[in-house]
Amino acid sequence: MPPRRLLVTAALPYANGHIHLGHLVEYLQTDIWVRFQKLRGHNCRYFCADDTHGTAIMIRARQENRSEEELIAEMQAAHERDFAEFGIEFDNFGSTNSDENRALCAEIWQSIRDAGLVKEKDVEQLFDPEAGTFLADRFVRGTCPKCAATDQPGDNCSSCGTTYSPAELVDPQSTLSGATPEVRTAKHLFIELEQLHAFLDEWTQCGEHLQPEIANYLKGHFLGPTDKPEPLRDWDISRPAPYFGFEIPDSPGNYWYVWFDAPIGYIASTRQWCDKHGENLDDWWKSDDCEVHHFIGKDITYFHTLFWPGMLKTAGYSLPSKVHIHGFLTVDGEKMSKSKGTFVNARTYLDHLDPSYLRYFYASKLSSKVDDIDLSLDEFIAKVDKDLRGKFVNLASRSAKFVAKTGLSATYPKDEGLFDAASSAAAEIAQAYESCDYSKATRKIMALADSANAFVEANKPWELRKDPENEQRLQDVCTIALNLFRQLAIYLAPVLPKLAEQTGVLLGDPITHWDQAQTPLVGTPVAKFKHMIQKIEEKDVQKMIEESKETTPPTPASGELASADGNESANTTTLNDPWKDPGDPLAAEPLAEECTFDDFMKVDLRVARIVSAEHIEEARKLLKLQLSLGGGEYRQVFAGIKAAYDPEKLVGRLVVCVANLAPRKMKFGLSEGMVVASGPGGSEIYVLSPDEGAVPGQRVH
RNA sequence: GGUCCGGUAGCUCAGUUGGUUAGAGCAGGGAACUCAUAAUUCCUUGGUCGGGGGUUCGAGUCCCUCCCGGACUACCA
Repeated sequence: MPPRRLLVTAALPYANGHIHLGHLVEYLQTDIWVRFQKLRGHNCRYFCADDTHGTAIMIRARQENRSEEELIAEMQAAHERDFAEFGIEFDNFGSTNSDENRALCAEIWQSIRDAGLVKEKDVEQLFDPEAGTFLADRFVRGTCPKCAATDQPGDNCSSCGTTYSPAELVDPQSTLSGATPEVRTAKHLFIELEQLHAFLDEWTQCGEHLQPEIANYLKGHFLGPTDKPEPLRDWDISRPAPYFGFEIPDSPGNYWYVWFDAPIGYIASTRQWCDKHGENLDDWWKSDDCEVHHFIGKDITYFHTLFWPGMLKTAGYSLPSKVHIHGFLTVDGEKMSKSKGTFVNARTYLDHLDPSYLRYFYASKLSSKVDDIDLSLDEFIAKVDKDLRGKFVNLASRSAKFVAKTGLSATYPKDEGLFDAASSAAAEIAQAYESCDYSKATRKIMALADSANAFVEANKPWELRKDPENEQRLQDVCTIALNLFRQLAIYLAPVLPKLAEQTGVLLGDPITHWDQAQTPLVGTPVAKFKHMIQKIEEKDVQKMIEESKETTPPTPASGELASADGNESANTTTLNDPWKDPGDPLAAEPLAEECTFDDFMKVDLRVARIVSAEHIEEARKLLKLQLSLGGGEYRQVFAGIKAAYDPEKLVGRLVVCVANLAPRKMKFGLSEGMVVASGPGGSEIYVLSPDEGAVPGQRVH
């Protein structure tokens, strides 16, 4: 096969945060693919960059009282250090805040203009008069227009889940300055993606560029059936000043939205590399001889499978040969959590554990599917120890020292076909790597390790060495074992570059090409064996988790927590509190702004008895309850607690309800109140009960 | 509710266009070995392939239906 020209990218990490284990799934997946292609002799390049623009960076720089440039330079240095220590090797790591990127944005923008895809529309957005900036949704908080929950984010209510625009919030507040934002109208520029509908339909559905489940998802959600396509929404790609980014040349005062210039960063990073190496950008981005491969997470599917191909197509650049989409990382089956210590930064990992462990573990879990992968800590420890140390490195460790003096045999001995079996497995393993099915590749490789260990076991070099008569046989057995080991090291080289390097040193022959696994090494010296990998220690994993725990609960701004009856206050810092409850519920939903006693009295909370409770088949979350306030006074209430409570078990119990809530018409009938409950939602809902002695109708003071 | 993806051993998964008796690794049990970083090897327990129905000479695989889990999307709190 002639060498392929391959341009590979991983998504650009945002300059606002540090690299964590979740990010690493992608950068390692991509790095392994790139190393594999390079090992095969292809002209493969791995480009990435920091994604630096947008409001979040601007705001943070302001808060830290420094320039955006200083901030992003610092973050980029940290990112690059973390990547390097994990063995992630980019051919170029750039920044979206670069001259190259600005020029490319302008060029591509012009093409999109020329193609008649741009239109102007007025957009109403909240503006912070004190900070002098428009506010993205998440920088506005206020009272939910539906359920009146206070201090809710600008796009949806964490209490009731309603989605709305920030302009609909009651009493909105800017999180930047605390000022009341005003609604201002600004001109925004939109790309009419719908004009590219036919092209996108064809491109996404042809079966070559996307995993089947992704193509399916796009068809179902955005593109619609071919005979009845749904129009694609216009894409808002401008933001009015002030905005940290690039000003749009033909629209002064407006800046490209970060999602416009971010993917162009792939090309800009390529250009930087081309300029450094005397290469021609067009050979990489405008040539049919070059394949472009993007690796991304499923959260940014939309941008990379619709907007981005649309932009490339319009501007005359190569379309991606393939967009490889992976799922998220969970730890011990759950979302990474700061309080549980499973939200682990790359740096924290590096302080305690060997990067090879994680490289191998991810490889052993990754497939070409979009499924999430789970880092079960027990499995991580067991697998790394068993496979890497017990099966793989052990092969060298148990045979190298017997031939340290003699080196390898001059000719390759008869080995019952083991070497041939492993060399003919090359094609299948390569195919697995090529299709990103690394779990399959590692499985195959470990099967080879098993048979190699069995060979050593059967031929007992430790007995052979006892009798000088067997000297030749001893050398032959170890020559075989070390050659089998070397084949594995070659096959694992994309995953474990450091071990491949160490193997090269041990056997005096650097691993540089996949095909080295086809020819045994003979007649060469063997270096003194040094440990190649340390045993993974459970206590180190524990330490890493401990260190990742965010134990300090956020201190309430007021320093006071009002208790339910309103007449006591407690300073949380001086209390003897043996429970040490974690702070995430409070962090997830910060305290609402202070209210007066009169405010509180507006809400009439009453003890009520649930006299009936029934399922509503069509509702996913709701139960229909009849509450008695005593004396024949009843309320029909729809409560979103279906996932957490059995209706039968609720009947008869006392609860607290908001008895004077304005009735609300719902899909299934009129709801005349609320049952108060805590919890994040889903099955985690905890209905409040009064203590024994309370009777329906009593007011809660 | 809609769309989609899943459900195979205690755990993680493999099962190619339907084809002998459903597999691997780990974990569990038993033995061997002592070269190796207490690593390794051999033997072994364990499955109504989510349930039911259908097509077929034959179904883990194809079709229908139901149950369960997940993702997205919506009504809604």
